[in-house]
This record gives sequence, structure tokens and C-alpha cells, in this order.
Amino acid sequence: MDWSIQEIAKLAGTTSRTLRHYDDVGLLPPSRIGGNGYRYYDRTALVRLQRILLLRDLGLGLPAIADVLAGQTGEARALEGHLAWLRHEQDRLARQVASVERTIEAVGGGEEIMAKDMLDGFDHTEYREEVEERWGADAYTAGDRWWRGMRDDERAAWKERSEALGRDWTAAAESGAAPDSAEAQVLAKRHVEWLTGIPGTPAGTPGGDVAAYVIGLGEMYVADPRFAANYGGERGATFVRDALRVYAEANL
Amino acid sequence: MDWSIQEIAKLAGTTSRTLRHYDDVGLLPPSRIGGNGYRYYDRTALVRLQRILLLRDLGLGLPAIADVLAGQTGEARALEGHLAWLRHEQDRLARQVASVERTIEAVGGGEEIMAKDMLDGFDHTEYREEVEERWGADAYTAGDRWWRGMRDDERAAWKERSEALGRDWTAAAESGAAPDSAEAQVLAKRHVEWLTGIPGTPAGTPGGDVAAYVIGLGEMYVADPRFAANYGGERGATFVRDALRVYAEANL
DNA sequence: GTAGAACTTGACGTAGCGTCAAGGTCAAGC
DNA sequence: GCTTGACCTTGACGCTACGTCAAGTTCTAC
Repeated sequence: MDWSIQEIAKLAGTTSRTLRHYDDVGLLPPSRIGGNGYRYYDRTALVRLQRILLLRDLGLGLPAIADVLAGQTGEARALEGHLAWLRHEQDRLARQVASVERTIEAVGGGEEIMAKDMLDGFDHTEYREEVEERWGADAYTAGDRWWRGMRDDERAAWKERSEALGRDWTAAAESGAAPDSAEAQVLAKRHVEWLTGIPGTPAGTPGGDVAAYVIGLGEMYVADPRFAANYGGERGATFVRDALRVYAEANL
Repeated sequence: MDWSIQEIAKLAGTTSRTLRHYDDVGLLPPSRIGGNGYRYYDRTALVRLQRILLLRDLGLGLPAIADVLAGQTGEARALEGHLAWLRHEQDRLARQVASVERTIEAVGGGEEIMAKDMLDGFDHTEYREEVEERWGADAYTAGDRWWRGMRDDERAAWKERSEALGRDWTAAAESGAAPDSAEAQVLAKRHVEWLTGIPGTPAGTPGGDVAAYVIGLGEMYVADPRFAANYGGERGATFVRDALRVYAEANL
């Protein structure tokens, strides 16, 4: 009393290709192979297949299923392990959803402001809003789980610190100081310390390659006008970049 | 002012292999290629790379990222679409977690009872519990989202119906009736109607291959002693299987 | 005998790189 | 000028669990 490969596939609700695969990986060999090479399956195989499909629907991988069916791993134990992995994935997904949501918000806001700029012209208030947006984007770029966990007052303090740094950079750039001057290097040090406050970035992570990160960030300030604006335009950004590079190469 | 492939990889916090891959798929070609074939990248490329990595961290696929960077898809729109997919995944995961949790519970309970049987012997009360466990397992095998959504009274009603069916099958088998007798066929009809009440199975799904499912289930009853016990042992299970097959082939 | 359905093995494709493998290039030290 | 070691190149397999042709063989029914 046995079935052909298509018959057992229909009985169990799967495909013949899947059965051939299970044969290939040794998970479910046919119970009999005809002289013509055809695969035939009996009731025992059907039940085994049904158990396989059940565990598969729960999300277990084929090797794990093989272990369970071989009795090497208790079913409960295997599922416990799998459950832990599933919860991990849930965490990861939840964080990603939060990140994407906030990014949509930030991007949407940024685009609105840009559109407004083009339609209504330019004034100081809007400029300040835009700068704040950009700082938000910068902070986001650097590491976002952190930003969403902040309280309002913390966020305000951070913004104040950020703006002070931007003002000082702009002033230093306009004073004509050299990127390797003591003044600029002090600012670079402050900048790096500021970055260090952002967990999730190389700067805020023990063992991270801070030097490379700082240099890369400096290049971004120069190349992207959205950030350059925070440092007094492209000339200012170039100054910041050079100062950061000198500092990073000497001290990090 | 450009960097080698390793340099830019470090600056952006990724690997040279990734950069070569992005070159291969056309996502980020090097800004310059030396006479020696070496890839060199400039600031523009660095910024593009940083945007790529940012979007990648949000979970977007490389083709989607390419669309966004090419301006073919608005960033916000792309992220909205991605967000929908993420929520879908969250749903799926949540359902899987619930399924796995309940399976662990069921399996854990079953193993305890088995252990108890071997240690303490066998008595009617325990036998009944075991049967209930098995019915639970059967119901689970057939479709589990449904089972967890039931109220206690619904579950009791279901169990009563299940037990009645099992009793009637056993009685018919012991009466010596033939699988194709009218009596057995009436029971088979009841059995299928009972199965139809379980959403998520072919029997409970419009368009499902009910015949194949019913025949496969019958085979399982015979081959797996855990289920055979519910139909009065292996002889009873064989009777049930044959009756179901006759019914399915004639009516489904 | 022949058409058509079912079966076989073999091999590519999937997402995004990690990881050898084999060989050319470059900078530094002797 | 030669060696060493670091860095670069292309090429190709591996991973998950099969879906999807492709080409050839076998069974079944008329």
C-alpha cells in the first residue's frame, strides 16, 4: 500500500519538488524505489511527512526538524530555542519599524520645508527650523534608537549643545584660523566628544574605528549641502572637515 | 582626492566585498578606475554610499535603494511601502510565536502524561485525560489559530462533539459493519463535517482539496498509535480510514 | 502503436554578500 | 634589484528551501 510522489504530495498538501528535496537532503527518503527509479511512499512516510510539514509551518529549519525526528533533540527543547529566536526577530522588526516611521516623518518634514523655501522665499525663522531639522537628520544618521529614547528636555539640551558647536565652528572658520590651529583642534576635540555621546555609532561604541568614522563624517559635511549649511556653508564645512581630519589622524 | 576600496570601506563602516558587490549590481560604481584596474572613490561616492547603507539598515532591498537614489521613487513613498511589508512580517511573526508557544505547552503536557503512564501504570481517569490530550493534539494538527481563539465553553462543546464521534466510530467498528456500509458512510459524513469546522485546513478552506486531506488524515490515524487509540485501536482506525476513503472517493 | 501524463536527474535562480583561491600590483626595506 | 607583505583584481562556491525549466525515460490508456 504505497503512493507515487505526486499522490503523497497531494495527500499531505505539498509538492513533488519538495519531496525530492527532502530526499536529497536525507530528511525523508522514499520508503521504496522502483526498478524504474520512481519513488514510492508508504503510510509511515506519510506520517513523517506530516510531522515535517507541521514543524516547518512553525518556522523550524530543515536541519532542526531532522534533529527532532531523529530524537536527538527533544521537541519541546527545539521549540523553546526556536521561540527565543522568534522573539529576537520580533525585537529587531519592532526597532526597524520605529526607525522607518521616524525616517518617514523626518523626510516628509524636510521635503515640506524645501517646498516652502522655493515657494515662499527665505526668512530667519524658517532657516532656524530647517537647521533644527538638519540636526535631527544628522543625529538620526548617526544612530537612531538613541534619539527616540530621549526625553524632551534631553533633546533640547542636545540641540543646544549642537547649535553651540555649529556656531563656534562657523565663527572659527570666519576668523580665518587654520584647520591645524589650536583653536580649531579644540573644536575638533569637542566635536568628537559630542559624537561619542551617540550610542550605536563607531564613536559611541567601544572598539569602534572612531578615526575613520570622524573623517568620513567630515567628508559628508563637505559633500552634502544639507550638512554644509550647519557649518557656515561649504567653506566652513571644508574647514571643519580638515580640522577633524588633522585631529583624528593625530589623536585617534 | 579619492580613496582606495578599503579606505572608503573603513570610512563608511562596511567591507570591500560589499563595495565590489555594489559595483557588480550597478548600485555604486567607483568614481574612477585606475590603469591597474583598481577602484577609486571620491567624496560624491562616499556620500552616496552612506545613503545606501542608511537605507539598507532600514531594511530596504538593493533594488529599492537603487530606485530611490535614481529619483524614480520618492524616499517617503518607498519607505511607506516598506513599512507596510514590515507590519505584515510583524503579524506573521506574532502568529508564529503564538503557535509555537501553544505547541510547547501541548507537547510538554503530552510528555508529562506519557512519563506518568510509564511510572504509575494506567487507570481510567488518566486514560481519559490522555484521550483529551490527543483530541487537543488532533485539533492542533488540523489548524491551530482557530483553537486558541476559542472560549472555554466552545472548547468544551467541541470536545464533546469529538468524543461522541470517537465513541460512535468505535461502536460501529466493533459491530462488524463494513467500511462501505450505510452506517459507516453516515459516520464518515459526520467526520468530514466535523473537520470542515476547522479553519486553516483544506477541509475548512474554500477550494481546498478535501478528498486528499481526508484520505491522508485517515492514513495518519492508522499509522500513528497516538491517534489510533481514539478510534478503538488499530483495527478501529483501519475501519475509519477505509470508511473515509470510500466516502471521499465517492462524494468529494 | 502512440499520445499524453507522470517520472527521472541536472542545473539555474533567489538576496546579499562571506569566504576561499589564484594571481597581479605597489610601497618599503635590504 | 630583489624580497616581503599588504592590497588589489576576477572567478566561483555557499547559504534557505525549494520553484522552475529542460531533456530524456516510463507508465497508462485508447
